[in-house]
Formats: sequence, C-alpha cells, structure tokens
Amino acid sequence: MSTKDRRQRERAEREQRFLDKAQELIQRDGLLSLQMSRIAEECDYAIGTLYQHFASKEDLLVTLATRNCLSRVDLFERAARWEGPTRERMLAIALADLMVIRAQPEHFRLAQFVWTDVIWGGASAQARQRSLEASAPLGALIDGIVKDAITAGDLRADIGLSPQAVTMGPWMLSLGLHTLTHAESLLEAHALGDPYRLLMKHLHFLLNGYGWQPLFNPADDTALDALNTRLCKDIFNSPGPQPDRIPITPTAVTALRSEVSP
Amino acid sequence: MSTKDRRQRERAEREQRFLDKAQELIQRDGLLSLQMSRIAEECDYAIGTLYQHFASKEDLLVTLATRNCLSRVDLFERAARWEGPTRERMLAIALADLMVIRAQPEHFRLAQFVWTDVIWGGASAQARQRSLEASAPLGALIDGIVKDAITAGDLRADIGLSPQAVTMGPWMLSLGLHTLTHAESLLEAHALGDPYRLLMKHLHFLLNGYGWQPLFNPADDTALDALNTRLCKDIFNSPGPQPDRIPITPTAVTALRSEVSP
DNA sequence: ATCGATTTTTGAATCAGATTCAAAATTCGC
DNA sequence: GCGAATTTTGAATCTGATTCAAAAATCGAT
Repeated sequence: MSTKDRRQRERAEREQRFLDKAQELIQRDGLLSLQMSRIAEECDYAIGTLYQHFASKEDLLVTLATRNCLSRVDLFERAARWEGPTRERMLAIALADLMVIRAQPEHFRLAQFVWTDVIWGGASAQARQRSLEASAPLGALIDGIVKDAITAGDLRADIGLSPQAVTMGPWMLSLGLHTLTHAESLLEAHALGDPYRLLMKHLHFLLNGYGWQPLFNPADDTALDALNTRLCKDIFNSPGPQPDRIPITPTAVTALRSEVSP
Repeated sequence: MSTKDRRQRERAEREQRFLDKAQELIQRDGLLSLQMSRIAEECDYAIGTLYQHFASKEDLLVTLATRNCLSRVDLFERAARWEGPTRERMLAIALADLMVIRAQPEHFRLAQFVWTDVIWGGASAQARQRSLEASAPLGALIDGIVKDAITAGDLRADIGLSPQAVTMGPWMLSLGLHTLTHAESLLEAHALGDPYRLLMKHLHFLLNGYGWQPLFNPADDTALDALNTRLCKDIFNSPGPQPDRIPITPTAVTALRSEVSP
C-alpha cells in the first residue's frame, strides 16, 4: 500500500502548494484580483488539476481561511496553557489575536470575506464543515480558561452566563474591532489612537464587568502597556503587537472626526 | 429652471426604483445571484441606463447599504433623544439595532459584504465617501449619549476613554455578535440560547465595567427581559426584538457544543 | 517488457455575467 | 419645425470561472 500512500501524500503536498500560491497572490495583488487560472499557471499545473482539489473558487478560499485558522492554534494554545492568573491568560488570547492580525492583516480580510453569505453559501458542505471543525478547538481552549477561572474563584459561577457564553464576549469585542478597523480605516486609525490599545481597554472593562479577579484599571495607560509587554514577553517571548504611542487627546479626536462629517 | 428640477427629481426617483428592485431581488434570490441585467430588466430599462446611475455593481451595493443605514437614523435618533436615564438610552440604541436586524437580516448581510475589501475596494471613491458620511451621524448620536452620561454624572470622565472611544465598545460588541451569528449559525443559534439576549447581557457587563450608573445585574433574566420590554414599549412603542425564551442551561450547551466538535 | 484498463492531467471550449459604446431615440432651445 | 445636445438602448465585448473530451501517465497482469 505504500504506493497509494505516496500518491496520497503527493496530492496533499500539491494542495498545500496551491494554497501557498493563492496566499502569495493575495498578498501581492489583493483578494480582489485573485484568479484561479493564475494560481494553476504559477504552480505549473493546468486549471483542471486545480479543480481536482477545489470544487470552486469559494471552496479554495474557505479552505485557505481554514488553514490560516489552524495555523494559529499553537499560539492560542500557548496562551491558554500558560501557567498564570486566569485573567491574564484570557488577555493573552486577545494579544495573540492582535499579534496575528498585525502580522497578517490579509488573513483577517480573507476570513471576513469568507464568512460572507456570498462565499460561505457558495462553498461546498465539506469545506464549510471542515472550517467549523477548525474553529471549535479554539473555542474550547478559551472555554477552558473561563472554567479554570470559575474553579480558581477568579470568576463567580453565578453571573448568569455559561462558560461558553462568557467566551463569546471577548470574541465579539475582538471581531467587532477588527471589522471596524479594517473597514473604515478612517474613523479607526485616525480618530482613536491605536485601535489595539482601545481593544485591550474595552476588554479590561468587560472583564471588570464580569468581576473577573483581579480587577484592573484601564485608565492607567502605563500599567496597561506594562501588562501587555510583560505578557507578550513571558508567554510568547515576543515584543507583542507593538501598539502605537499616539496619545488620545479629546481635542484631536474632535478635530479629526469633524473632518469626516462636516 | 423647473424643467431641470423635474429631470433631477425623476432621475433620483429612478435611482430609488433601481435600489428598491435590487433590494427585492436580494430578498428573493439572495445576494449571491443578484445580476445587474436583471435589475435593469425588471425595471424596464436597458442595462446602460442602470450604469448611468452606478458605475459598477460594487457601487450599487455600497449605495444600497448606505441607504439602508440612513433609513435607520430616525429609529436611532428616537433612542438617543429619548428622555430617560443615559444608560437606558444606550441600551435603547442596542435594542434598535437588534430590532432592525431581526426585521431585515438581509440588510446586515449586505453591509457585511460591502465592508469587505473586495467590494469596498471595488467601489468608487464617491460611493465610499457617501457611505462614511451616512454612518457619521449615527456615531455622533451615540457619542452624545456618552457625553450626556458624563455630564449627568452617570459615567466618570476619567475612565481613560474619550466619549468616542466609549461609543466604540457597544458598537464592537454588536457588530461582533451579528457577524458570529450570521456566519456560523451553528455555534450561535443552537449552543447559546437567544443570541440577542446574550448581547444585552454582555452589554450590561461592559457598561457595568465602565461604571455607568445605575449598575444592573445581568444574571437576573427576569429583570433583563422586563427592562428590554419596557424600553421597547416606551421608546419605540414596539414589542421589541422578541427574544426567544430558550432557557440557557449549561447541560444543554455542553451537549450541543459536543455535536460541533466531537 | 508489453498491453489493455484505469486514473490523472490537460487546456481549449463553454458559460456566466459585468461592462462598454456606437447607433437610435428623445429632449431642448430657438 | 429643426439641428444640437442629451439620454437610452442593447448587441457586442471582455473577464474570468468552470467543464469535459482527448491525451498522457500509471497500474497490474502476463
């Protein structure tokens, strides 16, 4: 059976090469101008061969997004399994997310596009299924942190939300922020200082709202930066998402905003 | 000059008819299968005429999304200008949002698609500009609530966020929730009870985190429902987004989730 | 090593649908 | 009523995804 195995392996390798090339082309020319024919061509295969792997362009995109998602699992795992206060582990998840998106904004744009009715609905059931399966472990990791927090007494069990429901909060916050940031770069990038610091602040407010111990005062910018830096260093051995140092002055905000809606 | 005026008006009317038809077709056959030719045809105009109004399909979609956004302004205005506690006015904004999305999920899907790199980037600068201008007033309304809250002493001024930055929090939360809900209907609809109640709870936690007075305990489902119902009745004279009454039992959640990631 | 069967690859042909643009029709000012 | 200017039309064009019959490669048995 080794021949068949080899066949299998080679096929899988080729699929990865197709995906790599798709990623590369997206990076280079943007999602907008990604062409199936170009992917095949640049891999020195006929279009038909590409279609042997992916039933449609939508399928290819969903598969690529799924792969991106899977590639993040280890980073998230590192955050979730870190030995530290539960609240800091939750923050670390958000930081991991930020680092990934900073490093590869294309990944987010792709995911955003793929979740869209048009693409999601156009993809095959298998591709969708695999995509959902890929995100489940991430959810489970975060649920685990919430459960640990309850066990450790950092979070009360009776706040009226299941662990899974608590998990959704930070997730919504991140997703919403990224969507706003990538969509109207205007409001975001200019008017509010570093969007990523903004996310961390809101996340702290939300965690404080849950009563997740120990509480933290997000008004203290210096402490916030110090905390982020420490976590990134200790957990990921990385300088972190390198937040900009644009100070948030109400005056500047007003001035910039009025440019948008005169 | 009345002739020219009439021309202008007729042209505007025709544009609205095109948009109405586009909306209708999306509603009927889905965004995926929207065709420019069909829009023109069903309005009894030639394709070329349609292209006199919209430089591209992307432009048409962005314009339609913008119109949808504008159509919500009055509802939001009602929430923002309501005479009531600032915290409740903020909640009312979220409720308005929920009601709109419940009533017209297509609107959200369209907006989601339009924010996408592919569509947004493909639209003309004017269409984008108009779209941004349309959302600015909504933002300003909400900012106003935050400012009133600070003035009224419901919200401390020194929490480390400008009013605009505070506004972003609930916005991110809503946007994130809707994205998750509409994307992976699985996790959401099944595993966590009514997603909209989930949003309201998280929103309360977030507002509590800000220290926005008077604090509210989201664990009390009955009080939560009563509050939502009262606000919808008093402000919108409507039964509200009619949250499902699926009880959130941890057991049910676990069971359902394990179906997703076995 | 050879041959017919089976599987895989190929890429020209097909198809879908957005967009263009020269001709036809309409409207305008006089 | 007439020529100029504007608007409408829709067949033709163009882009790019998808198909599928023919060609090539692989396989298994002899």
